[in-house]
Amino acid sequence: MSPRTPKTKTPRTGRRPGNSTTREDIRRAASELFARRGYEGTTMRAIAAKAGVDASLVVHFFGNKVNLLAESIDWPFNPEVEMPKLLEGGKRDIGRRLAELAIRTWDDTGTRHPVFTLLRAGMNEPEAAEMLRKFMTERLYAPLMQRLGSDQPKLREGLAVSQIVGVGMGRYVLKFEGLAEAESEEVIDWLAPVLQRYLTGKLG
Amino acid sequence: MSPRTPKTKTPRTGRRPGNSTTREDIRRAASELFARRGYEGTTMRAIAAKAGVDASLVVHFFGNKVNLLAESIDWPFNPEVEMPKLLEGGKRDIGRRLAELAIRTWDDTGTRHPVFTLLRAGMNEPEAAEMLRKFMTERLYAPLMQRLGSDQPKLREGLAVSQIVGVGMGRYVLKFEGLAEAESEEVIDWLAPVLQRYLTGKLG
DNA sequence: GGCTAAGATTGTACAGTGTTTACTTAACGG
DNA sequence: CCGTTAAGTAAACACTGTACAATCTTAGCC
Repeated sequence: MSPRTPKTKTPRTGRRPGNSTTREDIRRAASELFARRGYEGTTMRAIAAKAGVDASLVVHFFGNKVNLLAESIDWPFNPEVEMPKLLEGGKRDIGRRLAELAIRTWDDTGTRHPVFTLLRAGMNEPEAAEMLRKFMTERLYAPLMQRLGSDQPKLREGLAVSQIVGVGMGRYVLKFEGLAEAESEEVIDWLAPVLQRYLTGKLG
Repeated sequence: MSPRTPKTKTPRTGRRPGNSTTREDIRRAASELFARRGYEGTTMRAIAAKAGVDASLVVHFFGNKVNLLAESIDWPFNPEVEMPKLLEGGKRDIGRRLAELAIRTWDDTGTRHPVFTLLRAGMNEPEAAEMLRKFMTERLYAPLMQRLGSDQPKLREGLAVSQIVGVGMGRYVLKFEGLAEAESEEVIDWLAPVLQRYLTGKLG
């Protein structure tokens, strides 16, 4: 019975035997916490604790917090699957179908949370804003706009996305009474013609 | 020559002689810093330093950081002056004049910054979101909607403000290419009919 | 005048935060 | 078997917002 066992299994420090899945464990822990508590509300130490490791290890693997966010976001829908569906019914009702997709995305917490996490973070960390912008423009709207073939596609895209982001903010962050309490269908009815105009309509 | 002068002027601690303008000094320092560096980017200690006082004094006067924000925001325009002007030309062009006011507000850093500060803070601090909502709905849009006399005023108001907030985000936070690089006039031309529809138009 | 309550001001300390550095241990390629 | 690299921890750093106590001034009252 030595005072401290001189050579025992699982020493508190140093590398662990066997293949390590730790990096992925951390990513998953971060993904959950970011979605549930937001960017500022999630601490590195909380992520580390949830993954059962030391906080420094998180830095060791991911460099810093924004980067971890970047690597741990899982997008709430697959653009390659969702966007073609928008165009199935032709251009005429594209506004309505986009409005439906947008409101459905905002109204479901499972899909709302990750997007809001990025939106929140993006207000303070330009990298996060850049990530969101890239995902939205390159993966979501670029193919859509290309198929629509309207003039000034970038401006039209920007206007449409702005309206969608704005509604999310108004309904769930600022909580404007009329918007927060309205039925989804009603909001969709109002958004549809506006988005249609932005995407395919003429000015004036 | 005593080791420390036993009773000298301006002792390091305790109340200062004369009337104190410190509270206002702190408020002004906070106002500037919040506008320039945003909510998270501004520390209590920085505010205290700029006002030339100890950090605890800030707490003593304002309780906590969000409260200081609340008391130090100076709104970039006077609603009682600005809103009546919107209605001078009658309902027919209200959309365009609102679009002009909105874009003018976003494009000028002096007026953009304070609003953005609240928007930023509001994403994490519900009190800040509440403040912004209250100012916008009660002081800005309620009188406007009342004069317009449309049905569903709250919903219409929410939709209009959403679009305006969304454009601000798209142009200055997310920086969508088409929106960030477009001329003000062009954006106004697109927004005008949409806002007009939200405020006075019929559904469908 | 003196006394006392309230207000103004600082210093110190606490429990956090993200991140850095130093150290230990295991795996891998020669 | 040796050197390098990767995985892992512990401790510390430079911050943050805020609570608390001590000190000093002013104002009001007797």
